[in-house]
Amino acid sequence: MDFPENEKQSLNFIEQIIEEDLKNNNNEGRIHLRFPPEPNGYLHIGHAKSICLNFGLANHYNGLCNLRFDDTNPEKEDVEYVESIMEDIQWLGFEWDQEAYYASDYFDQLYDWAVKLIKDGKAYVDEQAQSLISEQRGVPTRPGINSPYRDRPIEENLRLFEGMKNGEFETGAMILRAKIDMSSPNMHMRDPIMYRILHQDHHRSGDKWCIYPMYDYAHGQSDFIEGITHSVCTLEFEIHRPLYDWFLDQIVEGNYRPRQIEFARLNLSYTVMSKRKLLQLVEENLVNGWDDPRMPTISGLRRRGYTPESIRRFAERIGVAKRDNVIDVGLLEFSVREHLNEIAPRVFAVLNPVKVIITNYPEGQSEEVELINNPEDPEGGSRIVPFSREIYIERDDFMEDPPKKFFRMGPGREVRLKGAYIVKCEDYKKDENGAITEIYCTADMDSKSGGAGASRKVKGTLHWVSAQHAIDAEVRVYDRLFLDEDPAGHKDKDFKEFMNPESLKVLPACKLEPSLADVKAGDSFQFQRLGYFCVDKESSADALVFNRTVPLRDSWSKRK
RNA sequence: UGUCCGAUGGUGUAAUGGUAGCACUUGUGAUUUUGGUUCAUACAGUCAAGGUUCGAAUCCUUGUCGGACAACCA
Repeated sequence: MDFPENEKQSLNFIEQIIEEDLKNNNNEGRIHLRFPPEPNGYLHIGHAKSICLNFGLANHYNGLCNLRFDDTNPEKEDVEYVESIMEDIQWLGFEWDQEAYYASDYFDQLYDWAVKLIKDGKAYVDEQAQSLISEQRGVPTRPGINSPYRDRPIEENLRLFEGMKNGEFETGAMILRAKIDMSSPNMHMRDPIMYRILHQDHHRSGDKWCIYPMYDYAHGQSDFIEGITHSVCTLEFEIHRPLYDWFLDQIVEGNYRPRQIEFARLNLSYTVMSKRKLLQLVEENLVNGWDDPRMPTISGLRRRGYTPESIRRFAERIGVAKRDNVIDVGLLEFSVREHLNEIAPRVFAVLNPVKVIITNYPEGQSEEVELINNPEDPEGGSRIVPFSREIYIERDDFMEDPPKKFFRMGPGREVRLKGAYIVKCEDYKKDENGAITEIYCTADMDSKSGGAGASRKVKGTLHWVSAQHAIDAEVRVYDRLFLDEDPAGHKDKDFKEFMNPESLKVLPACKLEPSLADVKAGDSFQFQRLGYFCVDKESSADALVFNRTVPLRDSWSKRK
């Protein structure tokens, strides 16, 4: 028998490139990536895809991955974002090489290279009005025209650029431009801007600089400084690649050279992903901050109860390619259910309680029943839950006039109280509005779980909480933030018009089994038959607060 | 009327000239003291037309459709 020793695994196109480079010993066989966020907002699930990709590739090929803050625009950036970004990456389970890097640490080097470009006759200072410059740039289908300052003498360029650096000119008065080709079909090659004047303090370099490099001039050079071999970014930078390469051409001397590779960013159904829109939701108080559990931010997902593992699995499952894609948000939910199913202890929690009185159970008596913590985890052990004459069950688990397929409680029907007895509904009471107030049952006292008469089968099994032992909690039931599959995809309508008015329902009076008395923020549980829930950061010992991460799959409500 | 990129089941993603596979979704059935999990099973795909070839999702040509690009943002 000969089985293939190693099943040939399929590689995504970036892995293919890397393996090809490895085979050819390009860059001495080094693999060095980087994740380069701009610290101008919180990271979201789309960034998580990129983080898992870059750090994952580095891990897999025994390479390195840097964290580099692309902080070349002090007008939008802030240390608050730097800190949240670091926290999110670490939480996801990744480590960057060395300290975090900052493009702003390269400003001196970048400046020197710019001077070199001027000396080489490849850059010039333009002092025209912004509107004129943009007019001269033309449009994609028509070439642009040269700036009258394009052939300014080198000495003058040098003097002016130094003046720019020294603060001799107002913000916006001049720019440094690369001298490339104003008739290029690629707009980015039409003498792109390298430096602009910005009299603005920077969150790291303070007031040292009043000129700042543009992304295109800073990014490839930063990659080069750090020894990056594969500079992975999203598709919209594809058209920048010739410029990335052009700037590199001006400084590369040896054999080492970084290479830009573009992949398709993540889009999620029923979600908006742009930083601008997320910022809008936060600033207009449409959600409760960047870490609102409804936000697709990493901090929001964390607070919602998503595990790092579940996000990594999700990133693995969606793959990497160059075609535009929209991932069903259901796949994200699948990933978190899958992981939580493996690790979350099961507990009883009644979200919409209705009281059940077991009339043949002695008053004032109670007993302990033992319940398995997690049937998926053999090491999970068990716990004790008190049972007594008065219990709460879920309001939805009772119907006055149930259809035949309703396997729960109804007049005259028998159900199993999980871990305890089979009970039969004998009667119930309603208030003046017709709402059920109390349900009366009799228990089959021989049917206790684990006992001799327990093998008898009934159709339904309910979770329950002993009324006198129950602890109270608030449960926040989250649902998707938008009702439309592509909220940002309507030309004539604002994405906010599609917000789900019921994305958050607060249930203030839930009843939990007493073992939940001393949980801590972040703990995850399966509320049996309901879903996965985690302890919110606002929870305290005397005011428990849980967030619903995701409901269980529910083939019952679907058939209704 | 530009340049660049892309097109495989409903959604993603493999197959790199040789059996179109996997996951999610959906349907059906089994198991189940969670209408969960698990297991089994089914539905469903190569944008179009030509060409090269014994053989094309893959190579070539043309077309169609989709996306990106005209910030002193990244």
